Amino acid sequence: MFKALADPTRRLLLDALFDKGGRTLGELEAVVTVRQEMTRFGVAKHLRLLEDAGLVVTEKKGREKLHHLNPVPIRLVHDRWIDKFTEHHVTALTDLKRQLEEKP
Amino acid sequence: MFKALADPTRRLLLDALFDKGGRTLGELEAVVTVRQEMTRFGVAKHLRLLEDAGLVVTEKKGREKLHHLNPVPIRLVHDRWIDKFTEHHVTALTDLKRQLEEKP
DNA sequence: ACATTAGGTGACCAAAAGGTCACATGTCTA
DNA sequence: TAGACATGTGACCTTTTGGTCACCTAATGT
Repeated sequence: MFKALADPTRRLLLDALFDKGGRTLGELEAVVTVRQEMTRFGVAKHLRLLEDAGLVVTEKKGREKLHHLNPVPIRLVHDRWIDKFTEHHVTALTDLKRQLEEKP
Repeated sequence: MFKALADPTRRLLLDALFDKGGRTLGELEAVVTVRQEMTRFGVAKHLRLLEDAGLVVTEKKGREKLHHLNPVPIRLVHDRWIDKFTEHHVTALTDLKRQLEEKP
């Protein structure tokens, strides 16, 4: 699961699924190959890893396979190293950072 | 930063620092080598990676170096793939899961 | 002062991961 | 039913990563 997050291509795939779920392998391949040089097989392999890690869930629809982002494992990572008390401070910090970046 | 999270030894180090911060390399070496076979150099290398990734911050105290966990990058990972709306649902799920596990 | 203790550096080797290809399976549609 | 389409599998190669070792620097305390 952590190893699944370690690769930039896989993070790009998660970003794409975060933006819009229910995508097929073909669509995701298109998303990836815009920025990187990679064959369909590479993308499929990455998706397989993400699915095994539980970060992506799939449903079969005829001959195509639809992919969705599963946020639960990510939340568990969060909870592993950020307790409720710390969360209060840290969200204040990151929210402040976001506000500053939005208004230049 | 994501690659830093991908190794089990490094996650063990983060767990140790989450439990109690301000530890020296020697202490952390002791923590690790209880469970795994590893030399001091291996631990030092992992700590170096964690520090470069911003997950661990250090302060020098005489001849020893104290290590602390930095939760900010982890929160940013969380915010990358969990929006405010989803967070509400997902925290409900994980909190429920935690309650069920606490009371067997 | 000097042995001891805490930590750092660069080279090196074995193991694992990323990527591609030839080939295979199942599904839709004309 | 034939052919195009969407995806899956296993072997193979290259690059990256985890780990150790020999050696080095700097602070401590008696």
